[in-house]
Parts: sequence; structure tokens; C-alpha cells
Amino acid sequence: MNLPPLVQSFVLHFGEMGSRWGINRTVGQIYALLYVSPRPLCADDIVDALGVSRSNVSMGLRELQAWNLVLPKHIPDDRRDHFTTPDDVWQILRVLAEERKKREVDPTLSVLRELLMQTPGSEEERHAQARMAEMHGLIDRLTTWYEDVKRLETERLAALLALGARVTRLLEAKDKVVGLVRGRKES
Amino acid sequence: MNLPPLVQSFVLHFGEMGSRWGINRTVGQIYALLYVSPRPLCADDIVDALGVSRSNVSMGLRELQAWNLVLPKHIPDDRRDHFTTPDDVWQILRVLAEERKKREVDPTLSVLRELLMQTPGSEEERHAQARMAEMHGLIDRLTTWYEDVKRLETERLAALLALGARVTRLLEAKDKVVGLVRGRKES
DNA sequence: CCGTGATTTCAGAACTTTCTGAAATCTATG
DNA sequence: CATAGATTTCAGAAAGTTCTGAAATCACGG
Repeated sequence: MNLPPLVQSFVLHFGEMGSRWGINRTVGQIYALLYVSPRPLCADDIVDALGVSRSNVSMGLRELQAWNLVLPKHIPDDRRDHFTTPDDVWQILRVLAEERKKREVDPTLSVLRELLMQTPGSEEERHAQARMAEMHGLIDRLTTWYEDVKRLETERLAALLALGARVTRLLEAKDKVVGLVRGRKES
Repeated sequence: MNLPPLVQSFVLHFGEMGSRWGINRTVGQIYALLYVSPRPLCADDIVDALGVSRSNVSMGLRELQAWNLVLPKHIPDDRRDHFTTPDDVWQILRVLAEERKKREVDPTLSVLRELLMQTPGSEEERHAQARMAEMHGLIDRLTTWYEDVKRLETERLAALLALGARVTRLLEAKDKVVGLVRGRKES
């Protein structure tokens, strides 16, 4: 590996974090490299930069494309495929959230739904099912919220984030207004 | 393993999902078992229920305690430690978010901060640093928002979730009201 | 402060994942 | 449609992890 020190640190860090994020070292490094690269890179560029085998890079790119985190980008007059990351970080966030949900949440949601359809055959099963219902309820709320929020344009989403916990004040204000209106109508 | 079928399916599913969630099979199964169990279980109960070695259970419980996902609960007149999961699912969600942030986000945030302090030594490094700044900015916003939101009581949080994307309508309404007030003051 | 039973630690076995180089496959020309 | 370069596949080697049983440690009642 022979990279500018800043880039190298970044790439190595992503490699190390990879396992915590559910991807392997090489995949993490490839992503990091593409993320900071000023231009799309081809597989051989990546081999040179990271010092891993050609086939490993091929597999890594495959996986990153499956995650929609890396896109092929054609470079005119070059037969080789080149790759980049989407450059809008918000877009990256969306992709990441979507993929993680698909892999980490959806399967559990569907298993829970299935188990909740069954009739419990004992007190123990009845209790277990009640617990599963609680879990299902929570996950369901969260995913519904997520489905709502992901449709917002970036600008609105950013505004919402910036607002943070202060949304609740807005909520309170709303309740008050609604209360007032109701009060007037009822009187 | 000899469990009521409903419980068994749930436990096996958590075992399988474990690897996607960054824990191993046994840890996933132990958690699932404790989650649906109507009373705290001791290590030997878990050994019997899951059919894994005593030491494996010991390590699993250790890890789950480190995650704050499992709590020791003393049972009177029994020397053995017993364990449960916190029973409020919202509480579980909070713990999970906190721990994942600590393990998956914070280290990256601090590496990014460090790398952003350095002076780029080339155009390539300058570009890389700009990209890192974008990433840092996004993560920073997200974590700030998270720090805000996690302080909300469960009830408010639930209300906010239920509101979903409709918050934006509230935002629009607010902007309008603020606009009105401003208009009045300025006239 | 000994003995008993609960719990943890740890070295290595079993298993899983990751990585490589060689061979196979694909693809765009001339 | 042959060829040269690019890319992918794949079997097995290397590395990493999870799991076990045996031994060590701990902790409490007598």
C-alpha cells in the first residue's frame, strides 16, 4: 500500500471498522479509497493502492455494488470498468439505511409476524407471544416512521435534524393551538 | 434444544440473525431465550434450553452484559445468578442505539476529527480531506440529533414517531405563523 | 479456613470467513 | 471469428471466530 498518509489512515480505519459494520476488511478499504478518490478508479488501480489480490478486489466491488454503495462509471476510451461512490453523502446515508433495514430488520419482522399468527399451546407460549408482539409493535413503528422519513427531500430532512429535540416544543405548541381551537368550537 | 415450538423458532431466528447484527449465534439465542422467558434464568437453565456448553453460555452472558442487554437478577434463596432482559422494549431500543453508536460510529468520528486537523500535503490529500469533512459533517449532525432525541421521554418519542413525515407539515405551519408574526411586527 | 458448588478462564478443536492464484469466461475490436 | 485484454469464478490455503471440556478461581456456609 502506497498512498498519501491522510488517505492511508482513512482507508486503514475503514478496514478495521469493517468487521463491526458487517463487511470485511478489503471491502471497507475499497469503499474508503473510492470515497476519497478525486476520480473513478479501475480494479487494477485498487489492487495497486491496497496491495491485495486482483480477485479479492473483484469480489469486493461486487459486494459494494450489491449494497449500492459503489457505482460503475464508464471512462471514455478505456475498456476497463471504473468505479466511484455516489458523491452526495445524504444519498449514501439513504442507501445505507435502506440496505441495513433490508438485511437486519425485515427478516425479523416477517418471522415475528408469522409467529404471531400461530396459536399458543401453553401459558409459556402465550407469554412468549406477548413479548414478541411488543417487539413487533416497536419495530413496526420504527419502520413505518422510517418509510415516511426517507421520502423527504434532503433539505427538509436536514431541517428536521437541525431542529432536534426542539421538535417537541413545536408539538406542544401545536397541542395548545389545537386545544384553543377545540375550546372555541365547544363553547 | 427442547423448547415450545414458538419459542424455539424465535430463538433459532435470533441465532441466525446474530451474525448480521454483529453478535454470534449463541449470544443471539441466549438473548432471544431470556427475552421471551417469563422468569429470569440461570446459566444452567440456558445450557439445558439451548444445548450448548456451559462455558459458551458464560461467555455469551458476559458479552450481553457488556452490551447492557441482559441484567443479573438475584433470586432469593438461590446462590446461582439469574438473568433477564430489561422488559421495556423502548428501553432496549435505547440501549441498543447507544451501544451501536459507541461501537460503530464514535471511533470513526474521532478518527475523522483527527484527520481533519492535519494539513494536506498535496492536491489529492486536499480533496480527500474535503470528502472527509463532508462525511464528518453528516455524522456530526446525526449524532447531535440522536443525543437530543434520546433524552425525550418514551411517550414524547412515541408521539413523534407516530407523526412520521407529517412533522414537515407542522414545520410548514410554524414557518407560516412565524412569517405572520414577523410581518405584523415589521409593519 | 475448609469444602462444596457456582462460575470463569483458557488452550486447542471445529468451524467459518476471507483471500489468493490459476483457470475459465467474457468482450470489443481488427 | 480470432485474439488480446479485462474480468470473474473457484478450489484450496490462510486467517479469524466460536465452541468445548478441563482446570483454575471464586465465594459462601459451616
